[in-house]
Parts: sequence; C-alpha cells; structure tokens
Amino acid sequence: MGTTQAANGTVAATAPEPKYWHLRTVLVRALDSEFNTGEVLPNERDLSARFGVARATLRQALDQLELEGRLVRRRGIGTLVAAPRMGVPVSEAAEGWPGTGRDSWRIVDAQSLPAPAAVCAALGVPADEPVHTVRRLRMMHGQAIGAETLYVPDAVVPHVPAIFAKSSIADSSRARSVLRQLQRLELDGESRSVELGVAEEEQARLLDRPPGTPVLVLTTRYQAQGGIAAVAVSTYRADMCRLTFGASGIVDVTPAADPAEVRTAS
Amino acid sequence: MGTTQAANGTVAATAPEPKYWHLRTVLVRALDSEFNTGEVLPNERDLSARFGVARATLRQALDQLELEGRLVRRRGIGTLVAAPRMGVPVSEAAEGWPGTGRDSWRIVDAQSLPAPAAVCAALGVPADEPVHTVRRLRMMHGQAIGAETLYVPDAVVPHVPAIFAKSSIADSSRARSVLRQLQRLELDGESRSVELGVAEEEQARLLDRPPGTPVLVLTTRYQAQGGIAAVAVSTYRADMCRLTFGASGIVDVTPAADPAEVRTAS
DNA sequence: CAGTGGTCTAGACCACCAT
DNA sequence: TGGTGGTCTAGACCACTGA
Repeated sequence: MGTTQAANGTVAATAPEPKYWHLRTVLVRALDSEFNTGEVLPNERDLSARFGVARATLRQALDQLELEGRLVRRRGIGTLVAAPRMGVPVSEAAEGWPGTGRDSWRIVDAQSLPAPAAVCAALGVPADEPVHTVRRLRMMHGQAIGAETLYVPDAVVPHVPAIFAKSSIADSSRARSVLRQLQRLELDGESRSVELGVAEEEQARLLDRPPGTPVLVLTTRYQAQGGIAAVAVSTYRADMCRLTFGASGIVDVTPAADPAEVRTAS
Repeated sequence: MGTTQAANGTVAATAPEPKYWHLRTVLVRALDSEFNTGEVLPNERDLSARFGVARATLRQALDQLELEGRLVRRRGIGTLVAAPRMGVPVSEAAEGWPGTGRDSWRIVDAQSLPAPAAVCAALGVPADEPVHTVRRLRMMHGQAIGAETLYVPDAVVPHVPAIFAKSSIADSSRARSVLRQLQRLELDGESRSVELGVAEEEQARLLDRPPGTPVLVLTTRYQAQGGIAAVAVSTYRADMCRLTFGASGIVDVTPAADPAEVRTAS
C-alpha cells in the first residue's frame, strides 16, 4: 500500500512515498529492461488492475513518464515506448542568421503585425508598430518538432518589396523575402535563453499536439548594426527534443540510437 | 460547459475544448490583470465551486499554471502568484571552468565513484572506473535553484592529493581540490545541451522539492587537452529558471521585475 | 485545532482509431 | 463496433502549516 509500516511493526518516520511515484519507479525499471522502442504497453485499465491501483493513480505515473519523454500515448491506439530524444542543434554554427545552415525549416507564412510588448522592447520599436512576423516549422526526420516566430522590424530589411511592408496579409513569399534580406546583414552575435512552457492553441496546432503540451521555449536575440536586429521565439516539443548548443564538432553524451521510429510513425 | 454549441444551434465540428484548458485561460487572464506577485488565491475547494467544476478538474488547470511557473502551491498554506522566472546565466563568459566566474555555488560534497555509462563514454574511461564526482548547488537570491554533478577523471587532475583519489568518502575539501585543479587547465571549448526531466529523490532533496518536480537538465561537456576533460550534469528548477546562453552583454526579453519575492519567501 | 494542498478511489462518459 | 486513451465527477483521507 505504499505504506510506512516497517517490518518490525514500528512506524517509520521517513516519507510515505506516493503510490504513483513508486509505480513510476517500477515502470522505469520495466522500460529499461523488458521493452523496446515502439512496443505497446498493456492498456491503462489492465495495468491499473495489475498494480492494484485506481486508473487515475496509474495515469499519474504515466504522466510523469510522458513528461520525461519515455512514453508516447496515442488516443485510440495505446501507450508506446518512446525513442530517445533527438539532439536538435541550435548553436551558432548550425544557424547564424536563421535559415543559413542547411537546416530543415518549412515556412508557414508571414505578415506584418504588432509584436508582443516584450519583443518590441528588445527590438527598440514602439509597442504598436507592426513588424515582419515570419512563422516557420523546424522539421526533423519528417516531423515538426518546433515552431518559430521571427520578428524583424521594417527598418532592418528595407529592401523587402513595398507590397509586403505594412501589409497584414499572410503570405509565404514575403517570408522568403525577409529571410533573404536578413541573411545579407552582418551578424555580430546572438544570445539565447531556454525555459519551460506549454503550447497554446496556435503553437499546438502547428506542432500537431493538444494544447498544454510541454515545450522548450527558446528565445534568440540576433545582434547586428549595433543593436538587436531580430528576435526569434521558438517552441520545441519537450517530449522529443534535446536542444544542443555550442561547438558543433562534439556529439551527445546521451545514447544516439536511431530516433524517428515511434516518433515518426504515422 | 466548454461546449461546442454554436450560437445558431448547429453543432460545431471544431474541438470540444476541455474544461481544464478553458479554466486555465480564464485564470491566466485573472492573473495578468487582477493579481500581484505573492498574492494568495482562494483555496481549491472554493475555486472549484465558484467555477462549477470538480476539484480534480480545477487542479488540472492549476497544474498547467504551475508548470508554466505562474503559480506556486504550498501545502498547508495556499496557492500563490509566482514571481517571473529568474534568468540564470550558463554562458561561456559567466562560467568557463565551473566555478571560475563569481557565481554563487555551494559545494555539497565529492567522492570517487563510477559514473553513469553515458558519462563514461563521453569521458573515454571504462564504465566501472571511479571518477571524481563533485556535487554542488547553484544559489540565487538565497535559494537553491540548481544542483550539479561534475564528473572528472583522475587523469585530468593528477595533483589532487592521493588521499582523495580512489577514496569513496564524501568530502568537501576534495571537491575544492578538484575544482582548483580544473581551473588551471586550458579550456578549449564547451558544448551544452538542455532537455526536460523530472527530479529523482536525490536531486529533489537537494532542491528542496518533492520527487517528480520538473527540471531543466543541462549537460555540459568541457573540452580540454584534445578531448572531453569533464562532464557536468546540472538540474535546474524549471518553475523558477530561464537558462540564458551566449553573449553576456545582453539582457532579457522577458520582463525583469524583482524576482525573489514569493520564491524566496521561506 | 482548523484550513490548506496532496493523494487516491470507483465510476462514468467522450473522442478517436482500427477493423 | 470494440478497444484505447482523455476528461470529469464526488467523495474520502492524509500531510503539512499556522494560530
């Protein structure tokens, strides 16, 4: 019962370990030793019966494992053992100006819109001034693993056709124009930050996940012309990604394996 | 009811938004407009009654907000509005060899132990060879926000007193000796990666949080002497931290404010 | 002690997928 | 159509905090 009763009958003063945490531990061991990537676990009702707990309690344990990227749950299908997370390079060498390196990005669209207040402050533009807002997806192994919104003030890319500037019509050719102009600028440096977030409706849709999905939010400030010329806010699926920074010559500590099995499937 | 009924009476084919997600949206708006950092929300039973949902459903919404770092829940106390996350520098300039910059670290202990298999592989040592294992806490505003385990092979720090080498006795003077030796080495570069994890018992205890707490796992590979000389695995509290990389001259996009209010308060 | 969040239960219904 | 995970409920008890 996850109880605190010691063998001799005295009450231990330690910590009454929650059932769901104990369950998680048991499942971790099982996953490590008895299951392979892509295998289907018994369904939740069977599992909860087998462990003698309520389904809600079992689900609490599965929630943890999913947060850790060890499980993938698919409605109507079952609970699968996830492949190890992929390493996603976000280092200088791999990117430079967004889209420089031969990364796999898929442009969604672009329009001219007022940016969030925090972004405007960083860019040094008035809070209500429209800026080029480019949205694109980071693809890996044929999967959308991240969604990025790039904010670029008009003044930074003056040669973008006038038809596009100030227009709020979503268009992907505008996106290409903005990115081309950006790449001509000399980049002084970048600074990045990472934090945990949850996907709101918009991002969730782009990543093909339900709202509330945990994501790693990567904010990049591109420095050029003596100031911050652009800001990118990228949300990466926390279940699938390990963001890698710095010297690109080095590879991972975590086991390589071949990703894109469970994750890619269907 | 978070229903999908359209105004004209037809059934919309869109998505039946879950109650807990709708609740979260409502609460986010309330937090943004009507609450200040440190304020106490009504208790869960009142809130769930007020919104006409079961307590479990309300808790699902609060779980999301806690994951986003907007709320702090304290058993026996209540649910408080959290301060904005702190920016935690993990850039080259701020660190170099661990402990170089005037960061606030608190040494816990050190011993000689076999490292995890993945770490051994990166260091290029046999899986069962003991390495110096230094544990320390990253402090900020008087709070432990991260716990780090640093792995250093004997060969990299040959001048560490022989009493320490190969000894598995936990000791903080050994830690200082290892760190001193490390800082004398010329550092060629570093590579880092960040992913989402949950705190196991050990880390959870160090961070004064319950097991299962979401953390950002930062893995750093220090390159020196033509190879990887040391590996550090740091776990930062995801609710409190935004990890910042790169050029240290630049500050945050996200609002500064004064952290260390709710978070610091006992 | 009373009040708070944390855990757990047993059951219900829904949305989705394969067949 | 039957099986899966996703949502939601109403209620119970526990662990911790502060007065």
